[in-house]
Amino acid sequence: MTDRRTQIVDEARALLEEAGPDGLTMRSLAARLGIQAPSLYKHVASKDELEVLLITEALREQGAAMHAAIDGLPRRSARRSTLTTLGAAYRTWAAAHPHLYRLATGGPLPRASLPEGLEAWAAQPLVRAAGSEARARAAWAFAHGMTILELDGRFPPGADLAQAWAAGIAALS
Amino acid sequence: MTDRRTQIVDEARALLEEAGPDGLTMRSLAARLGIQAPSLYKHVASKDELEVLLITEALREQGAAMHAAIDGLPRRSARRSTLTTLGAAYRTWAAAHPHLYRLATGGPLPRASLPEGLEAWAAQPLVRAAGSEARARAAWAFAHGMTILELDGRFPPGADLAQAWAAGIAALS
DNA sequence: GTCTATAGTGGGATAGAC
DNA sequence: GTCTATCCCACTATAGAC
Repeated sequence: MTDRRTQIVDEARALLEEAGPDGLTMRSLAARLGIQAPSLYKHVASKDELEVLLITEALREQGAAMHAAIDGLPRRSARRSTLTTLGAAYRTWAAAHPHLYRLATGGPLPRASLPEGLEAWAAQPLVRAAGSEARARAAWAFAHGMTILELDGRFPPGADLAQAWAAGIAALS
Repeated sequence: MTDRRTQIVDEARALLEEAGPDGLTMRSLAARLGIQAPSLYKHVASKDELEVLLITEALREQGAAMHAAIDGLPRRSARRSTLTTLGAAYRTWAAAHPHLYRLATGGPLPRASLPEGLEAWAAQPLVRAAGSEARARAAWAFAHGMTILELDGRFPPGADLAQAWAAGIAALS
């Protein structure tokens, strides 16, 4: 017996992944749950609130994936192998949940509505691995750029992206 | 006497920059021109066509800015100073036209509708400076990532972005 | 080249009954 | 907790007169 609100978020997530951001509407979400759209508002204040819940889930999950990735590494690994591992984890998570990734990284972060400390916790593995805040931000920009350009189909068809990832990570190590 | 179509594109661009992608509607574009929305369709086939025209303008302009940036450099400059110059030009152009940059870089490129060779020409300065395709793509991903994360307000308030740019460029040089 | 009128579609959200 | 009925909004686009 999961509670209704949780059920709504789960279904919203499934709908988002299937239909993309534009496909996530209160009407079709309700339809999936077998109810009418107005009924959703008894459980969720607005579509915005629903999106914040999805973003929160995304940060928690991707953060967990990043933490898990470095936990599996031997202590005192070379920076390069740590960054390679983190990069792979980042890319893998995004590829597995492209629309959720997009929702969570496009547009301003609703920091005020997020659980406190979540953003910093999710960023922590990369900050530690990079060696400085500036380098961590550069590495994040690289990873996000590669990811979003790939998701958006901006690279020329046939481009060797594994090589581009490797080149960026080697440079940033 | 600029022709009507050109005038429409110019006004669309101004509207885009003022109101963002969601503010660019055929209705308000028409209103700015002092005509009714349906009249626009005598000059432009659809909103999609209009957007393709805007994207083309963006690629031409940013490409020109990048070409101009390296033209001003002494021959045989160090890779690092070339990349620094290109990075600054990239960031500057995007900051001056944030919504146009977003329109031109978000979502798939409508390659089939673009003037032939435009994409490659715009990318040329970076490809030459980076030394290989893989490094050029990594550098592009870094630059786009920095730019879009900054435009979207994703970096923590107060983050020193100049330092992050410098760190990334130093690494990629 | 512009107009009016309008079609057609979709969205978020509320009120009030049950 | 769900329903029906409905509001109000906005959009792209077409037809046909002037």
